Amino acid sequence: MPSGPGAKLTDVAALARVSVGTVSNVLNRPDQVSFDKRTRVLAAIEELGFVRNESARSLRSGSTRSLGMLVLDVRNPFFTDVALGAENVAEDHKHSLILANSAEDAGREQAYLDLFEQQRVQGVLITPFGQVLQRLERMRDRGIPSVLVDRLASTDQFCSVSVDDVAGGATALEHLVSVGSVRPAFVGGPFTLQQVEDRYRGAADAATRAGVPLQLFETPDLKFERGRRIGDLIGNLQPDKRPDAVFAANDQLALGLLQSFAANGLRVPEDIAIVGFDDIDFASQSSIPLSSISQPRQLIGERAAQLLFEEIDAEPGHVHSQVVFTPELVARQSTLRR
Amino acid sequence: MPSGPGAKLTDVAALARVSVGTVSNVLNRPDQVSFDKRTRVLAAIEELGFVRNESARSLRSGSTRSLGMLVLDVRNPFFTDVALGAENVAEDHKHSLILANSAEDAGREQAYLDLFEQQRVQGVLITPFGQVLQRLERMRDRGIPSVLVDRLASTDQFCSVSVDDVAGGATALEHLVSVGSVRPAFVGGPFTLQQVEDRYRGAADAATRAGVPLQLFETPDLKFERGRRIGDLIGNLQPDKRPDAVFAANDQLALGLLQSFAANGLRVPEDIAIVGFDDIDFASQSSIPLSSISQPRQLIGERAAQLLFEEIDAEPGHVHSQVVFTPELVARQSTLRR
DNA sequence: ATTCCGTCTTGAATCGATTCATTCAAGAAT
DNA sequence: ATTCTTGAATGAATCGATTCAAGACGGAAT
Repeated sequence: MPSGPGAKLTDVAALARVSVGTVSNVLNRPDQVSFDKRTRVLAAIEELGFVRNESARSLRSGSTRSLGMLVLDVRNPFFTDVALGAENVAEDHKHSLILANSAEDAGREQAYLDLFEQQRVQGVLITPFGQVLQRLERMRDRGIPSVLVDRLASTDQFCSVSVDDVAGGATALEHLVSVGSVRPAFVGGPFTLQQVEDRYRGAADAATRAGVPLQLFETPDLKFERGRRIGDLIGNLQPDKRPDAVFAANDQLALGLLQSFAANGLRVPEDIAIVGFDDIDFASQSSIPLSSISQPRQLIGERAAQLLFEEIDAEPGHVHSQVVFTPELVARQSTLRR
Repeated sequence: MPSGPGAKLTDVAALARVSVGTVSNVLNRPDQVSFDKRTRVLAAIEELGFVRNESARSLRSGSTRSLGMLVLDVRNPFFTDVALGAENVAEDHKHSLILANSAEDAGREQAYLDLFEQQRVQGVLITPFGQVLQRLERMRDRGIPSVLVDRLASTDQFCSVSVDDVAGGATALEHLVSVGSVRPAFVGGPFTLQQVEDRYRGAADAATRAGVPLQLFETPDLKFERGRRIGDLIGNLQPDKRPDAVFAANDQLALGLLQSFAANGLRVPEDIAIVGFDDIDFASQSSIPLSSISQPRQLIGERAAQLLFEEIDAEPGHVHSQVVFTPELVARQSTLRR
């Protein structure tokens, strides 16, 4: 029966007949301890079932081994993929990642930042929702830097990792035109979301360049159900007024459109082609696989975590950098007739 | 400019001209402090930008305010939903949830349990992967209890929250029979997974009761791609030897079947009906909405967290309880012709 | 024999908040 | 006038690991 709750460092030291300093060295700088003491200490640790108290460690040493990550929605596969990438990098640095969910709620966002400060995390990865930039600056001045994820830093105060949504929008529309669309439409909203705004602008510019009009169906959100409704609306238009292709601001919306068109007997892509954005797993797993604009999600997380560690170990004169990935088209059956 | 990095409790006390004890009381028992001192302290906290050091707090008080949660796969929506439920309960108890991902890797699982022990979390929610029960017992004896999630505790050593997969399997098969199937099949594997085993057994028993045979397509995993392959295989069978309905062990598999059938020109549900398991969001969002067996995911997380808190504040003589939810059928178009 | 040097080891001081036995103040009761 | 009572406030001791200046040891060099 391996001892009751809580053997501590001094107990280990006593059992191994060495000083506490030596035990600490075995834990943190094992190569500086002679072989026989090291084995004695390890045996004692084993026998007592000693587990070091992280609170005490970080109180004294003044540094934790953890990062905070705050995302808009853990249920969104995009964010879990980004988190996975970040976690891998954190693990390489022997740090752990505390994943929290602001759930698009400014109050929760603040509460979790409080928590991160109290825990003295080494740094924060965040997809900001509310007005938090000032606070993040203050935190950085106090020694907790952050990196903005999936959002271009508007100031040069932070590092950020994001995706070029304008280019993505352009790519999507050019693809639709290249498969023969002469009456494309954009479905998405609200335009207060920077991503939506950018994707639309990229598409609109590309449409102008290609000399085609771009019809706009603005939506109050980006959910599946909304896509279904807009799909019903489009399906009921006169065939000659109906768009021959749709660029949806994200895949949820696109899947909604797809379901609606299938239910209304519109053939995809013959009657109407669809391209989405994000390339979530289910885009390729739909009955009619969905063409989509793909973002390097894990890479985004990895890069963001790397930047964060660079700032944590900041050489004096660390320069904030803005990493922008260009998303790529993945063409599938929803735009390519077989 | 609100002070450099790190004002501490004594600084606050000095500025507010009170003792450290009083500041601590303002933080932890504000109602025991007179109005004017309380306001003075709060003002000082504000002015200095004081943030309490959680390491010091928990070192001295001997307890953290956090739970650890270890899931098999953060990318799986099932687990993020469960986590969400648990997080809500944790929040009610003013605890935070540290979400970690064993990614079905026994090494990572152990590493995260190490971490949780070091952090002195108050308790652990876990979907076990490797052989960890003994270790969990040891942890419990040392004061860190755990609750098993999505897995029935085989001993009475733990609380657990799970789903009755046998009943779910029976429900699925009965439904297929009720919509006219006389040649149903089960697709899934490996049978070393308890869930798969149980779902199959439930279905097989129900088939026997209904007096129909149950064909079996065993798979080495439960992924989408696997479903597509089995779908191709089934699609190539002679119509008279082909199953007229399929029960897939999970929705990923079912969606793969669906895509394959669509590509091969089989009509769902006319030629072949499909029912899945889990009722993930995308089940309802498929072009042909998928019938599925639904588990109360958030509720599972909530209940598990509640049980954990009960054990944490254990009255002497806490009895471990096994909560088993019965999953429900959600019938959609993949089994119901319109 | 003595000095020097590098390698190990030691243990008291320390990190910052909480605890709790003690002190204080002020009004009530005797 | 004195004693009690009650609620507030105090501050030294404490949690457990790390740090680091100082000491011990053993072998090489003089």
